[in-house]
Amino acid sequence: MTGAKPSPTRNTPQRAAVLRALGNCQDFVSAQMLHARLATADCAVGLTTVYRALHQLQASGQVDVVRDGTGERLYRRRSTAGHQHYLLCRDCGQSRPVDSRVVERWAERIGATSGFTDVEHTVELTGVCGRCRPTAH
Amino acid sequence: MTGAKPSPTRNTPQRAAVLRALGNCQDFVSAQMLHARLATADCAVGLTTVYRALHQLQASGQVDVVRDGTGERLYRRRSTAGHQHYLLCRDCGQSRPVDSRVVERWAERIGATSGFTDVEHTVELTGVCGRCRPTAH
DNA sequence: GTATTTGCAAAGTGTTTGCAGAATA
DNA sequence: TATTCTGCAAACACTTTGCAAATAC
Repeated sequence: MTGAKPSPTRNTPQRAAVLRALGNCQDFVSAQMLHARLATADCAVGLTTVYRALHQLQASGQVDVVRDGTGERLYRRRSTAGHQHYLLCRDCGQSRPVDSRVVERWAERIGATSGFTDVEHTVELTGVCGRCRPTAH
Repeated sequence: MTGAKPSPTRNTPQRAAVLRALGNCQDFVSAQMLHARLATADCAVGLTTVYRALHQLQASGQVDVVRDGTGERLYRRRSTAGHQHYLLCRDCGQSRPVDSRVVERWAERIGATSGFTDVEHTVELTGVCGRCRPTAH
């Protein structure tokens, strides 16, 4: 890792807008949603730029990325350091972080005993939150 | 579930071919791979039909479905009953089932205490298997 | 004989890339 | 000024759908 490119990363209004819009979102949003939201705001940003900005943020660990049911990527600015998992509402998209230490330890143990190296894990929990649950039935 | 459509599901050579090809695969395969494999075999099946057959198999619980890093769906005939998770080699695609009871219980507890209903979980473990690990470095 | 299934082609989705012009440092 | 960034349009990969012909029951 000695020759790692420093990633110049210039400051541009578009990138700032993406970060700001991301910060305004309580929950996970897709690149498309973010792009649409920025389009209505004063500072429109191209879809391509949104994707590129999100890639950089992902690479630098500033956003968490999950996949919804269709495989679409959803992004959220990371609040706490380290690994975090979420429970997503399938209906409204609301997310809440969950205590995943059990899973972390489990994944570590699998990595240690499986003969595999560089074991990574993805955990996605989805459900229907109280607000979205139909009262009847 | 009283009014569930019986799903006529006629017996066709194409569907049988998909199932057979799926059975021949030790590991997860994508619909595209399956289609390509069938194309080289004597009994070619249209890509559309492969997708539809896989959907039916998924609906009837005969295959497990995971997503690879790019969001592509991978299918594998289910051997054991119930829920099963796998550790996939990022390099060669080899899979091995892992003991996920810990995670199952964890997901259940989350479901019970979160206020969410119908909580489902997806767990994907990826790593590099012993055969694919470069010996040097 | 009738309803299902097939498979081609085309549409649809989310994402990535090529490239000329604009903007940053 | 030199390099990076932007953003449109087109390319891409995977998946789904429309519809006429073939097929299973």
